[in-house]
Amino acid sequence: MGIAERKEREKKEMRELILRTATKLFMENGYEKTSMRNIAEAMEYSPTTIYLYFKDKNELFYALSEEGFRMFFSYLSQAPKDLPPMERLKELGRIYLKFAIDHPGYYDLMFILRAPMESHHTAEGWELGMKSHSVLTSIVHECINGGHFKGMNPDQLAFMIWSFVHGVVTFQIRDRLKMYEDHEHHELTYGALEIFNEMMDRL
Amino acid sequence: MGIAERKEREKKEMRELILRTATKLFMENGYEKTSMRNIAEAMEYSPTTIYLYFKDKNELFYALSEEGFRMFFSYLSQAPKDLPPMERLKELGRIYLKFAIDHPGYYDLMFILRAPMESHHTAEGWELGMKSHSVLTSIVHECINGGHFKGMNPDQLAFMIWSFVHGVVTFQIRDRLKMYEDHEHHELTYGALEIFNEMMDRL
Amino acid sequence: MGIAERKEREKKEMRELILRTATKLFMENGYEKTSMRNIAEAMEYSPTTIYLYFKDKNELFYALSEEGFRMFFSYLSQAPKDLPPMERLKELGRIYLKFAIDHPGYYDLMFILRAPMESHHTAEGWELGMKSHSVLTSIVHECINGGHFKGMNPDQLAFMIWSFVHGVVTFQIRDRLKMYEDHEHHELTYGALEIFNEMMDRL
Amino acid sequence: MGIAERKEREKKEMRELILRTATKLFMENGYEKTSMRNIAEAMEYSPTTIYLYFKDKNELFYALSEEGFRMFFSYLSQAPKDLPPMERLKELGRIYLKFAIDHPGYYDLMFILRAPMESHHTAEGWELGMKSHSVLTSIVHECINGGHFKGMNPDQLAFMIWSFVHGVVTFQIRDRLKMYEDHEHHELTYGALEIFNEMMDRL
DNA sequence: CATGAATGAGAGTTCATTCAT
DNA sequence: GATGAATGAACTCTCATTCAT
Repeated sequence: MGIAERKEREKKEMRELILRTATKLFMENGYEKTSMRNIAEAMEYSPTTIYLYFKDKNELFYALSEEGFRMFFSYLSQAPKDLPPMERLKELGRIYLKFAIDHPGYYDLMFILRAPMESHHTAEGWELGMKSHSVLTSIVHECINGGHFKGMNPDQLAFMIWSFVHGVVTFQIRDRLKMYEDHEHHELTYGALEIFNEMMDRL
Repeated sequence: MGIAERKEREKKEMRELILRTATKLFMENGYEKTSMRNIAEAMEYSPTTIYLYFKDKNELFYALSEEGFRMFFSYLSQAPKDLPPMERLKELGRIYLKFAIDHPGYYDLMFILRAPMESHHTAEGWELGMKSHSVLTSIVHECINGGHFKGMNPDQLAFMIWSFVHGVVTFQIRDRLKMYEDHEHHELTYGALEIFNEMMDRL
Repeated sequence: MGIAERKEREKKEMRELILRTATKLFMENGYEKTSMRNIAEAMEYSPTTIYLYFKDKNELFYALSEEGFRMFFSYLSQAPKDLPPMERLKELGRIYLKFAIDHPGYYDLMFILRAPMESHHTAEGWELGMKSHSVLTSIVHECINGGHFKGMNPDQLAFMIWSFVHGVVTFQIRDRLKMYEDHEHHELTYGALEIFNEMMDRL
Repeated sequence: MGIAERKEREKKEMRELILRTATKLFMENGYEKTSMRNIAEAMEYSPTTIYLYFKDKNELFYALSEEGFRMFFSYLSQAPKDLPPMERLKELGRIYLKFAIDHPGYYDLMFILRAPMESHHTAEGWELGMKSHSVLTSIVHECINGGHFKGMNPDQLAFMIWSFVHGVVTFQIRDRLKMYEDHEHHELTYGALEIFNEMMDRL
């Protein structure tokens, strides 16, 4: 039985090696410029090998984005559950930002890139996406129940919040902060977040 | 001089034909799938001709984004100058959204796509980008002078605002609103904007 | 010995499973598009397994054509032996046609396809081919002895006859009857055969 | 004007170089094994170049088969028009054989190969094929009008004749005469044709 | 000014086959 | 006896780009 287990493990490791390499290249060069050959070369395997683990490029990148959603959801899950709703909401914002900064490649794949999303939205990735979305909407509801955001449409509110963090992150990831000095980026980003938080407080 | 003038004019027209065709194809198929040959074919010219007007694909698309910045700036300039600062700020938000919805291809090129940004930040596009940016920062300053946004860092504030609209638009352009029904998108987007505006009012 | 026998039998069954699957795929998609992996997948075995039974693709398809020759010969053998030679000759023609229509894939492999012929002409298939050929030549001889085909070279005559049926069949199998309506094909084919028979009668 | 003409000519020559090379390789290795790369290499050009003259592999081989049909028709047209119908019919048979022997690659493409026929039958090749077919049927009609082939269906008769020559030729081209010595092939083939002719005479 | 001709590089993908286990 | 893992070679085709004219 040890053999079967080891094989299982090796297979998984290979899959992960591919995903890891793909992520890396993808982060450096973007989707279109990351080729199957490239990935294979970087892994020091033959291109054919990748096709043993993934049907085609789309499937590989879809798997990648699923991986991303898993990670994203686990980030969100780290938010302490016992905070007052508003604090928890703000904490989620910070975590969101952290995820994007820690894993810009995944974020890009999941929320910006157009390419591999076209197929399958029925799979795990989609579900995790929905679950993440409802983490946000339910905390917004709790805030409202707690007396915040009086008279506001919770869906629009949630979307507004998400849009803001998405905007911050997207500027960063797609390198559109060139009008600021590099060393300012961090302050700018987190400063904006804190202003946004304050703004929410006053609602 | 008539001759020289005509030649000048013809050159300009050719340039514009190329840009127009490139925009069209790019809007339909995205950056990576818009090839030099594609453009040439659509124009009924030879691919080589394009190289007489643009050094390479990057430069062509950079020129395109410049065009976009010109348009963007002219949109922003349409905001009535005689409104109270807060109203003008909100109006700019609406205009921003309108630009992105009217010209998603340009928006993508200017603010999302990584590809053609790699070169030159010195050209006209950059300058217009900066000018647009200062439209925002100066109106924010005016708001502050008018008693709003007390004690806040105007740069961070401006960036926060920009991030929000950018986020809204990017979700839309990159097709990440699939968890909502199609017919909800418009309401969601503008609803979020109005909530955001209200939020700013209370700051 | 029971064990050895069972193993022997299992080996044979496996061989036949492979051949059966290969035939099926080959008939559906043609030689070049039938890949070892395809066959393996359809069998739900690994590609490697096939190589335990056949040296390479060519050998597999050669074995297949042997199978075809066996079947072909058994078709020919069904011709009643007690007919007058001319009738028997005509009957063989009809049987030939029937074989080709019943098993176009085999016919193709045996008599049209270039690929798997390149190897071995020594094996069983060759022998059966020769035997089939001599079924024809000997019946032609009998006809001559019976007073038919006066003064004609029996080998050339036999070849002429074979060529005709081969031609009919090949047009059909390789889909070169498009200038006729589909529903005419059958009548055309058998009509031609009957005309040919009549022609032979008058020789 | 000399320039335009020369360019025109060069272009045509290039096209013909490609077709020539493709034919050659195709004759040696068959359709599936003749790759665009192969052709390019044999021409000492880059593969891309071929695509300047032919949209894809299919189109290249379709052009080839058209070329073949043109040639085929011109062979048939060489049959003297002033012979008595039966003699003309026999002459056409000999010419048919000659075409196939002179240009086995074309014959294969036109009448045996399955691959590139699937598309376009509206073009020139199809038309020439039809015209060739009607050369045969009309001569058969003439023979009937001249008192031959009494009471026979002319279409079936024509198809019977065509099948015979096609069979002879196909055996030859697809190398299925291995049971005869090489030096016999010619005699066998033409002998069969003469027997067939005699047979027709007696009808 | 514009082009036709050509190319090297590279894309994604599939193939027959081998080898260690 | 059978397989899972892997590969090198090949496939068709498209790309951005250059150069002689």
